[in-house]
Amino acid sequence: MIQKYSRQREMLLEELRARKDHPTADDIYAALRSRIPNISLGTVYRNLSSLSASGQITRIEGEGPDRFDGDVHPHYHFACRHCGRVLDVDIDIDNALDERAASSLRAQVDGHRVMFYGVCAACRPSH
Amino acid sequence: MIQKYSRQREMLLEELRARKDHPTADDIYAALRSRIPNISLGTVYRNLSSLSASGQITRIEGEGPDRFDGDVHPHYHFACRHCGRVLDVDIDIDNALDERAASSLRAQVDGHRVMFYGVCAACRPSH
DNA sequence: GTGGGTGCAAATACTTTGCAACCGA
DNA sequence: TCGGTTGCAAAGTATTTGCACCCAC
Repeated sequence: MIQKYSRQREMLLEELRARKDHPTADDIYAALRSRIPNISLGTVYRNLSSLSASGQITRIEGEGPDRFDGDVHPHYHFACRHCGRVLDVDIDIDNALDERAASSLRAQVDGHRVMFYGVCAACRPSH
Repeated sequence: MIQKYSRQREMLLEELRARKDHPTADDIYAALRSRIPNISLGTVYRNLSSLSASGQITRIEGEGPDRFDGDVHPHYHFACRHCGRVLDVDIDIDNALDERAASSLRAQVDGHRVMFYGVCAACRPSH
């Protein structure tokens, strides 16, 4: 299946790459509507699925709706238990972990995801 | 809200602790029906939610329906991309990771989850 | 008796999909 | 023209919730 250009997919990618939060499909839909007023939520979901399947974006699964990340360089995430925000965690990823898991399981491990949990700086009462 | 005994919750816990796979709500519902024929799926979901909220079981979120783990000692999981099975990974957890994330984010980090991805031994063609 | 728990069904949340029209190569 | 893409709506999957009844304490 050869992929063809579409304005919707192009602007979705642009939108996702421009923002540093990790929007849900609905967030992206809302953002795109101002520029493509009649875009549909189905189109947003379809493109998010194909872009993440082809590795151009990352799907982040957790509680509530999935979130998406235009930054595909491997990195960890943090989810605030208070406000729900998902933030990037800029620490080195531990590649050796995959080998340890692989030998423990005798399975072929090709990657891992880490999600940290806690309360973000914005939600912690400053005093 | 003081919790009261219920046969449904008790048997759910027992079932979940007895198995080493990581069943979905529906899996548990199916398993319990043989012993409690008229138990409802709503009751299963309600109890899974309250038990995980109180830390007696763990909810594992990922692709597809949530899975549940009766083993609450912190450990990592592996999801097979081929058959969907979720397995425990018996390697030491990296507690220092939380500190690194916390100082990078200036947030309060109280834990993390790791999910490995790959193909499990059972799904890899033996040759 | 009182309040938490249950079964059932309806509702909600999120995501996918069928289809006819549309558009890029 | 051909086949991928879209908008729209309907369907599908996963989970929660309202309510009357039931049961543990």
